Amino acid sequence: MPHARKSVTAAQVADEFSRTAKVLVRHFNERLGEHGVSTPRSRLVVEVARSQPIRLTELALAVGIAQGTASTLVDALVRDGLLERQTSADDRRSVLLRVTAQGAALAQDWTAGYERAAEELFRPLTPEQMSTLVDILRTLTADEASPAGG
Amino acid sequence: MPHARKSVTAAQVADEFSRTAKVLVRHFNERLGEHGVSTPRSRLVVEVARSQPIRLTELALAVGIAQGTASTLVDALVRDGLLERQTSADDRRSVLLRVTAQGAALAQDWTAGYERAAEELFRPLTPEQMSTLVDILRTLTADEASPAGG
DNA sequence: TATCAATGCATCGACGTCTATGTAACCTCC
DNA sequence: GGAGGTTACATAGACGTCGATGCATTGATA
Repeated sequence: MPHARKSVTAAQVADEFSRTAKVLVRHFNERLGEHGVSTPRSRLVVEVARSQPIRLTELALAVGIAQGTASTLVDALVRDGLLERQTSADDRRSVLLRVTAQGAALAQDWTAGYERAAEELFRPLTPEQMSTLVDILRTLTADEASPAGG
Repeated sequence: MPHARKSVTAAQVADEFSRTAKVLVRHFNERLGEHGVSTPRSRLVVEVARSQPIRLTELALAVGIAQGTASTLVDALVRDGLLERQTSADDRRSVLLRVTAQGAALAQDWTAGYERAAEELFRPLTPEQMSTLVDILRTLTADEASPAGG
């Protein structure tokens, strides 16, 4: 339980945060690389598998990237046979995304890999620290919008 | 003070972290953009101003980027007249970096901008939460190395 | 001194990311 | 039912990032 200590400046917190974020990104890329996929690609496929059918913009929102970025990544995933695009009947501007059979299988593998990587990374924390961390993170992003681009 | 609650999975923490990291990056880019600079460029110049003379690899380590990335960014900053490269007399492979007069002036401005942006971002947190957050972040990166590339 | 490994930096190719913009479809409202 | 704004997606251009690799220099060793 934290008690009074030398106070930290916001800039120090930002530095530390940015550093940690890079460590996290690197860790996930390494672990998922062992499964033959990058973190962003796996996140997209996993999210589609979980929420299909899902529109492109919803997907971008769900994983926290700009719509244009999602469009490009999805394009590659469709070319690779992991996702399917289908124009919505209700709104022909919309694209509904689904996983292919291959995509679904890989999504399972990658989800497991992602979870294992997360467990490795957060193993040093107690459950209470993890819970505290999530609280703090949610507080920080409480009133933030999503990336532009749509 | 956090007490027992529904426990979070490591993957949830990772998701939340990654989301928050993006918000943070966007926020800093916006604020520093008002000063006419990107976050990575400002971080390099500020770090050189603080630690000059500094070798390229040390600088990369200090700001948490790969050596090759630092090399490219520094190259642009030298072209823009903010930094100076100087071959070390002791070891002619090494490059010593310093800020120019212009770079020093901008570093001051950008440091202030960076600090203000950080304060805005972390304003929702109590000092105790900030301290807790830093503790947790340091715990997470305690045994992590820096990016490869050198 | 000659050789070979290690070190410091630069460069390359690929990737993910953003904002800004273009295009097609939809919706509103007269 | 047509005009004009809005929405959904695609595309373009720029940037930061990485890992891998190449080149020059240094150091260690025989």
